[in-house]
This record gives sequence, C-alpha cells and structure tokens, in this order.
Amino acid sequence: MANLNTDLLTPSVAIDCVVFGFHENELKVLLLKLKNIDLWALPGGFVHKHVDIETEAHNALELRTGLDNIFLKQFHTFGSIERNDTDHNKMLVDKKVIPEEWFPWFNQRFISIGFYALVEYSQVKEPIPGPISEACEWCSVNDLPPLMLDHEHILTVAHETLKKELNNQPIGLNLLPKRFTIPELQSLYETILGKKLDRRNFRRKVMSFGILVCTNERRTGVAHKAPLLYEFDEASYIKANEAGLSSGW
Amino acid sequence: MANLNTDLLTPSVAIDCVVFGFHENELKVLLLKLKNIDLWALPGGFVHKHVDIETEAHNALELRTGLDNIFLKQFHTFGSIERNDTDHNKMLVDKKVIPEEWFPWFNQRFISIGFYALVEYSQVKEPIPGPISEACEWCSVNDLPPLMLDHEHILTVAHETLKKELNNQPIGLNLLPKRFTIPELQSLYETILGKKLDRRNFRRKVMSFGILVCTNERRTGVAHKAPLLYEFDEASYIKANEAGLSSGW
DNA sequence: TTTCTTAGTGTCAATAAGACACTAAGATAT
DNA sequence: ATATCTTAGTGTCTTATTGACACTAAGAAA
Repeated sequence: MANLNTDLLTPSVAIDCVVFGFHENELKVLLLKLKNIDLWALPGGFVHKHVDIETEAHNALELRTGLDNIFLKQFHTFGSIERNDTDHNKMLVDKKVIPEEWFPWFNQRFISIGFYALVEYSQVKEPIPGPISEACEWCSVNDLPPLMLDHEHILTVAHETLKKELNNQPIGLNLLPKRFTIPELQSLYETILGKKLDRRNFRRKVMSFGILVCTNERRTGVAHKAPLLYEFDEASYIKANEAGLSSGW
Repeated sequence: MANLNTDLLTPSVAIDCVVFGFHENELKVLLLKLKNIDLWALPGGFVHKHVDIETEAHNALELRTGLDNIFLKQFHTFGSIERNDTDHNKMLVDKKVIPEEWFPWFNQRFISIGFYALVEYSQVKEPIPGPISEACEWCSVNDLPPLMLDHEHILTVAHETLKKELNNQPIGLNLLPKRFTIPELQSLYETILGKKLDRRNFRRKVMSFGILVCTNERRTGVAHKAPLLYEFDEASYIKANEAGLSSGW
C-alpha cells in the first residue's frame, strides 16, 4: 500500500483489530507505532469492495503477524461522528505520517468495525510494520503508549468483551502453546480478568469442562516442582465453545 | 425521503433494526412490506454524515413507531459481499419499489450495522410505512413473510443474541407494560427462549433478582384466579442490567 | 354448587461454588 | 548431603443454586 487505490475500497468503512497475546504473565496487544510521531495505532485497514469484512480483517492481521489462521471475532462497530477529526488528519499530513494526497480519503467520516484476535505470542516471530508505521510491537495492556483517535476506547471495549466471553466459553486454545500447564492456564485467566483465582477451585472448574487432556509429561528445566503438561482436546473444546458454558435458562 | 440526497449520506453504510414486541404470547417483529412486490424488509436506513450510528438507528425507529425513547442495542455488523446483489436491485427498480435514479446508490456495496430494539407492543399505535414500503406491520417471529436479501439472517442473529442476553441481564422493562403479572413475564421468557419453564422455579429465580415490586393489586376481569400485578423497580433493574446476572469467574 | 383452569406456595435432593490445609517434588543455598 | 524455599497437586466441608415435584386458593363457566 505504498499507493492507495481508493477506487477499490469501500468508502467510509474501516476495520480495527485488537490482537491479544499472552507473555510473561502479561496480556499484550499488538500495536503499530506511527512514523515521525509518538502515537500508536491498532492494526487494521480498509475494506476492498469485493472482500468480506471478516476476510479483510484476516488479511490485515496476516500482513502484521505472518499468521494465516488467527482466531478472530467481531465485537463492536464504532460509529461516533467524533471519530472524524480533521485536525488529527491534518496533523498526520504535517508530520508526514501519510502523504498529502491521502488526506481526502483519511478525512472521510469512517465507521470502524472492531475485531479482536487471540494469537499465540511466540508464533509471531517479528511483527511487521505497515506503510504508515515504523514499528509493530507487543504492548502490555496495563501500560499502553498514547493511541490515536479512539483506539484506546476500542481496546478497552475489546478487553471487556474478552472478560465476558470467559463466562460463556473456554479460552486458551488460541493464546497458549500446544502444551501448557494448569498454573499457566490459570495465570492466563487471572491476567485477562485482572484478579486472582483460587488454585484448587480453578483446577476443579476447568477440569469439569472436559476439554483438557493430560500428557503425563512434565515441564522440565523449571524451578520447583515440575508441573504436568496438558493439551486441549480440540473436538471437545470446539463443542464447549459452541454450546457455551453457562446454562442460565 | 421522497428524494434521496446522497451527498448527505455516509456511503456504503446502512443500518437494520430488528424491533421486537410481545403480544398474545408471541414474539413479534416490526417489518415493512415493500411496494408492488411480496417482499418484506427490516426497518433501517442510511447514515447521515454528521450523525452517530446509534442516533441514526433511533431516528429510523422513531419514524416507524412514533416512539422516541426506544431500547436499542447494536448486536452485529453484516459485511458479506453477497449482500451486494445487483439483480436484486434491478428488480427493485423494475417493480418500481425504488425510482431508477436511486439505483446507483442502492447498488453500492453496503455493510449493515444490526441493532435490535425492545418495545412495548401496545405503545406502537400505528406503525408507519416508509418511502419504499406500503405497510408496516408486526409479524410473528415464527411465521415470517419472505424477506429481502439477508434480512431473515439478520433477524435470526438478533433473536439468538436476545436469547443469550437473557442469561446476562433481566429483560422485560422495555417489552411489557408498566404493570404485569409473573405469569406474563414467564410467558415472555418462554416465548423468547422457545421453551417451557417451571412456574415455581421461574418465580423463585426472577424474585431473587430483586427487581420486582408487588403492587398488591390484582388483574381483574380475567378468567380464573386473579394474578397479582408487579412493576419493575427501575433503579434495581438498571443496576442488575449493568452488573450482569451470572457471576462466572 | 360443581367443575375447570390458572395462581400461588414449600420441600427435598442433586449439583455447583467457595473456603481452606496438607503433602510432594524440584531448585538452591549452606 | 541436607535443609530450605517455592510451587504443584489433592480433598473435604459448608453454603448457595438448581431442578423436580404436589398441593391449596380463587375466579369463571357450566
């Protein structure tokens, strides 16, 4: 996208992706550092006229992560008129973040479809910056750099959605490596929820989902008692995901 | 909208509203009958350039129902390219549903933001058709007329969302009249869920929410034992709505 | 006044959730 | 080598929630 063929794009429509990863007991999110300015942005982009929005979101993430099979879910569409900020767009031109000829396109009123993605941190070898960014990095959700426009709000809504999703479905298959320990899974839950959980009750509950398979092997070369490694049983995991966890009515 | 000033509209973006009502133990939805053709559509419309999408959805519904304080919630955005169906749009012109000069606008690739609304059936005196429709009527969700494009899909997703919402929050304030009986509330739940619930357990559960106030008056002039009338305690209702019902983690 | 239908209530059993304490095993320091 | 530290792994008891189920009360209609 060194050039921008706006004839091929759907006007007024953008997508923004909140890519969550889990590393060193922190919930991370993939952010792009804009050129020439201390401002960061969510990965995303525009929607080609002949491409489904879900496909476009996948494509955007493949460009940044190199991964082509990412778990992705639409969570909200942001359509406030305040998202259209002419001063902000002029500033992007002034600072040479975008070329001047892109200004009319960027200065449209956009509505943005928000997706969140869950990826295994270690599989993203080297996040790839895009045409208007000079870096692509994992940032801790608890220590965010300044974000452009309403991107911090989008990120917050995505995080809230993820928290709620924990009550409806298991999470972990897309965020953890193939093999993991129960304490690691618990740490993931605690990190997303931002609170501590009881070890014994956590184990009992996740085991009751019937989606974990014990490999009978242990994580070696680690301090203290070697924990057992587990894997998700994918069939059961998918079934639990579809059925939902909470019964309700 | 006898004329269509497309300069004022956000290109490519539409909204569709699934308006639920409850009447005679049936879940109803407000639909527009297109002119000159046996095809129905969800109320909705386009988004003015200077108007928030939520506001636009409210406006669209006020035009159809005369109500200006409708409960409205965004639930999904539909962005499949198959929504852009040139043959369908040509047909709309042929049948004089839309004037020929509107064809270019209608034939854009649209993404549509879906909202669902909950309204008290009896408050909508006379639903008002729009410029491309000749009737606006309540239709039973279980007995739908033929719908244009993917509107039946949109409706189904809205209904699924509503079912899930029952597990997270109380429902009824926006769908029932001010005073109602517990059996009526149960009937609403059963209708949305499409299944029978145990009377005693239902009463126990909804009472435990702490959102119902007994008026100590009874519904008179009704067959059989006169049931007690209840009201929602709005403050508690709103609090329950925000806090959510299921604890989960 | 008898019958029919719906409203309203209570109990018991099963399940799920929360609180809590000990033993096991590996790593490190002495 | 052994003592110490830290995390892994397990079980029980209590309480709260859920599901199943049967009777009495009141109004309408026959």
